Formats: sequence, C-alpha cells, structure tokens
Amino acid sequence: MTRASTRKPGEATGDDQAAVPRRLLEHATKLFAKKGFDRTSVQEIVEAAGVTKGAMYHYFGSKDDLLYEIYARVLREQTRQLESVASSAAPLRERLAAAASDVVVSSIDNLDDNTIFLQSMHQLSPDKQKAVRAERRKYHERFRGLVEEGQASGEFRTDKPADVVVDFFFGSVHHLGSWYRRSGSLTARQIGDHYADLLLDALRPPSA
Amino acid sequence: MTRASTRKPGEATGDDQAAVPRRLLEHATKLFAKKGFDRTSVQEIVEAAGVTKGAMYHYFGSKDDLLYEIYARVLREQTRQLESVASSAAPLRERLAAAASDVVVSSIDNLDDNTIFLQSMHQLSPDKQKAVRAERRKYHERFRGLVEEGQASGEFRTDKPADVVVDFFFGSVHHLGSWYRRSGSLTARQIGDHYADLLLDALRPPSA
DNA sequence: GTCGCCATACCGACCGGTCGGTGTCCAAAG
DNA sequence: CTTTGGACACCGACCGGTCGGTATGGCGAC
Repeated sequence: MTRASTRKPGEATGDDQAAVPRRLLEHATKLFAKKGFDRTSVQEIVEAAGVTKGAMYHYFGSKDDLLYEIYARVLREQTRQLESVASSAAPLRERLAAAASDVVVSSIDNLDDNTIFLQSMHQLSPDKQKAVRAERRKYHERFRGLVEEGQASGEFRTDKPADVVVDFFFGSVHHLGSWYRRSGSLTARQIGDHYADLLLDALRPPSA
Repeated sequence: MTRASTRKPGEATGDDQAAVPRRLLEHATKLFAKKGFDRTSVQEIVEAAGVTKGAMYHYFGSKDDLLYEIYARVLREQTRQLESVASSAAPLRERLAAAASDVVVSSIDNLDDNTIFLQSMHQLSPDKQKAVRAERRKYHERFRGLVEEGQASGEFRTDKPADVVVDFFFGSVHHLGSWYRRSGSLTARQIGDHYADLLLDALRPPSA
C-alpha cells in the first residue's frame, strides 16, 4: 500500500496493482460472463478485485454503471475497427470479407464481453439500454451499407433484403460464445474466414 | 373458486379456468421473456396466474423447475418437427430447406420461448442445464447429418466443416428474437425462406 | 378419516446502496 | 522547516427491502 503510494492514481504499474477502476471492470466482466449480471453480487466483484465496496461506489455510480462501461468499451472498439476496414481503398468484396472476419475474431478474443452482451443487455436501465442500442444500430447500418453497395453494383444478389442478410450474419456472430471453445481445433481467424466465406457466397447472385 | 372445483384437475376448460400448472407455465413464460428469469419473482408469477405460492409449490419443486419445464416443452416440439421433415422421402435439398425454414417459423411463432432460451439457459441448476444441452445437442446433430449427407453426395461444398455451418445457421436462428418484430413487413415464413435460401446458397460448391 | 389441493403467514439469507469516518498527499501559510 | 487544511481515495458496518422457500392449517370429495 505505502510502497506504491508514490505513483499517480489512475496509472497501472503491475498486475494486481493496476488502477482500481480497471481491476473492477476486469473482474466484473469475468464474473458477469460466468454467472450472469443478477447472480453476481457487488460483494463478489469487489472481493475478486481485492478492494471494498466503498472503493467501487467511489468510482462507479451503481452496479449498472459497471455493466454499461463494459458495453461502451467494446462498442467503441468494434466501431473503430469497422470504420477503418470499411473505408479502405480495397475492392468491395475484400472490404466486406475483412470486416466480417475481423468482427468474428474480435468477438472470439473477447468472448466474455460477447457473452455478457447477449445475456445481460436487457437488465440495464432503460435509458442506458437505449444508448447501447443506438450505438449498436449505427454499427449495423455501416455494415449494411457495404452490402447495399454490392447490391447496387451488381456484385451481390438483390433478391434478399440487405437488413435481413445483416441480421442473419450477426446472429451467427453473437452466438459464437455459446459454442466456440478455445480448446477446439480451429483458430479464431479460421472461423472468421469461414464465416466470411459463407456470407460472401450466400450473397453471390443466384445465376453466378 | 368453488364454482370450478368439480372439474377434474389437469383439465382445461376455459381461459382463466385452465389447469393450474398450465396457467403457471404460460404466465411464467411471458414474464421470463419480458423481464428475465432472475428479475421475475415467484410472487409475480402466481399473481399473474391468479393463484398463490402454495399452489405453485404444490405442482413445481422450485422456480427452476418452472424454467426447465418451459425448455423441455419447446425442445420436444422442435425435435419432433425436425425428425418428421428430415426423414421424409423428398430430395435432400428440399428436406434441408424445409427444416431450416420450419425452425425459423416456429422460433418466430414462439418468440418468448426463444428469448428465454437465449437469456436464461445458464441460470438453470447445473444438472438441469446438462439435460437441456444434451437434448439440444441431439437436435443439432440430426440437422448436421443433413448437411453431411449433401457433402457426401457432392451436392454441397466440402471445404467448410459441417458443424461450423450448422452453428453459423443456428446462431442466426437463435437471434431472431433480438430483432424480429411482428410489426415488420415480412412474415415469419418469408424470413424462414430467406434464411433457408441463404443457407442453401452458402452451401453451393464454390465452382457451381 | 384422510387425501389431494391449495391459502396464508412467516423465515432466514442476501443484496444494492449509503454514510460517517480514516489515512495520505500536497500546497500554501507561517 | 513546520504546520495546517482540505481534496482525494478509500473503508466497512449497516439499513431497508426483497426473495425463494416452508410450515401449518383448512376444506371439499370420497
């Protein structure tokens, strides 16, 4: 305690000496993913993080806030990644394939966040839930834009509504957490490429 | 109360005079889907069903049992349906398309059960969870059998593992509840056919 | 009587959140 | 250099309330 007391607050130094908010978020993520939001008590979280309830409520307004912060971080990162891939100069098919594969890989890398998203989204307070949905929607729309671009250029089939295709694909992505195991024989990238192939091939015009 | 006391227990007569266990299951399903398992108290369920806690604990051993019964019913029905379609005499592609479309339609028809499945599965007691998973697994394997059959006959591509394709597809199906709204412009059957088309076309051999 | 079906009152565990207090550091005053 | 004051980061006992589950009793049918 006194040993590390000279460092600035908010700075991470070691492993369990990382900043308190970061440690809380980290352990909360693991616990929420494992036992669900409602089944995880604040007491458990702070014990896992090695702090007290007082510390937690010092940094976060509520247990809800904790969950919201977890979401927000993931959403920001995914949106950033999609934007970067989607606006590159590569051909459309490559951009879509890369975007699809990337979101699979990042979902697998952060399986816990993904699981939480799936299970605990709806027990956020209504307004925070709305904020998350809005962000999520923007992400989907950007992705859908790629599909529509291909439909307009004739590269993709037009007999399937773009939003149905996008929902179809993201359903698969969101559900990775329920079956993917790190012990399996396929790497995250291999799954990502498979998924991207399946999407792209499903989008081929029926005649081609 | 005394008015209906002459009918046999377990028999449904009218609307709110249906058998007590059935009424409990029915209202529990709605509430679980709307608020989540943990956020729904036993008190709320029995009030919605118009009975008391005593009645509920007379028929069900625990709140867990209620959830388990909901699962079991849905699983039985879906397995029955798949078995019937998969073993028909129709050509393979038609059987797979029908199975795919049907599971989408039935998932949409019972959106509540679907939602519950997605969200509350993991807060069942471990042994009941195991039982549900085992049943679910059997279902997936039957479906996968159809895909493998097509791969063996050369009708489907063989460069994608069948289990990856099946997980890909069922991810989409399980997630219908998070975006499908009855007020939308597409009927359940239309979505089902779209999904089946996407699956079948994704399975076309790359050259074809 | 007694058995199935339920009503009611109640229990103990636990949970999210609060709040008065404490230790530490730094900056300015003396 | 010492003192002082107060901002910041945290501590942990405690509270009101809720929840799943149970114990007991009643009541109509046979």
